[in-house]
Amino acid sequence: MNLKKAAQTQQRLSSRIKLQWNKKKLNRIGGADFSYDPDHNYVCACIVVNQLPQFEIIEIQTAVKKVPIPYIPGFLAFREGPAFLQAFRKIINKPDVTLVDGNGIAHPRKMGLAAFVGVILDISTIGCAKSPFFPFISPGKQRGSHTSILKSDNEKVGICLRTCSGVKPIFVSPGHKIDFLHSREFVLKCSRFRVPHPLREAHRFSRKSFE
DNA sequence: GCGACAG
DNA sequence: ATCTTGTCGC
Repeated sequence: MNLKKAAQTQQRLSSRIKLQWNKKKLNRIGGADFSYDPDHNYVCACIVVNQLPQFEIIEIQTAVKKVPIPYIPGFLAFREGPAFLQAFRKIINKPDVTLVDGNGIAHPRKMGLAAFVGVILDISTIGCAKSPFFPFISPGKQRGSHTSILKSDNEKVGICLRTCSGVKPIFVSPGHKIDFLHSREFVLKCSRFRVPHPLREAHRFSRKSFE
């Protein structure tokens, strides 16, 4: 696979992104994270489904695959996307929205991992990254404070959100079928610590698969 | 040309 | 992502 075509694919897919939330209530929220087995070159995708309002885990699905390509900034979706798709298709109790560890449209071609899997499966996704592609202005120190993340052409592509008072912020961006306001609301709603609850659990379980 | 660059 | 000890603070 060459990067030039991969980038074209990303740009083509980005035209299908819908920044609109079309649901009444949020009943189930998913969290997806990944881990690696360097010895055998496997990647494990884990998706946890939480039932609101108590965040009970009602389902966990994982998928293990050979790592397709090395890590290349801007092309994470081609590395972790396939495992995500495989794990998500196993889910019986589909979440209303899924938090993904990585960016949504806050990406050079507006097609980060969260946007990629969202468009492919036509599901609502939100990207939650621990570091950004673009420069940002630090939000206030209080939990809930936030600033906009602008692409070089000044288009808003994400939100720098303080999910935990006095702790480094995270970078939230819509993936697909959701808007900025709901992205921020949902992420904050499930964040007691820096990393949103569903992602913390997905992180925990994705590692277990290699024990 | 050189460095930066989600996980 | 992953390799890793102690340490500061709520």
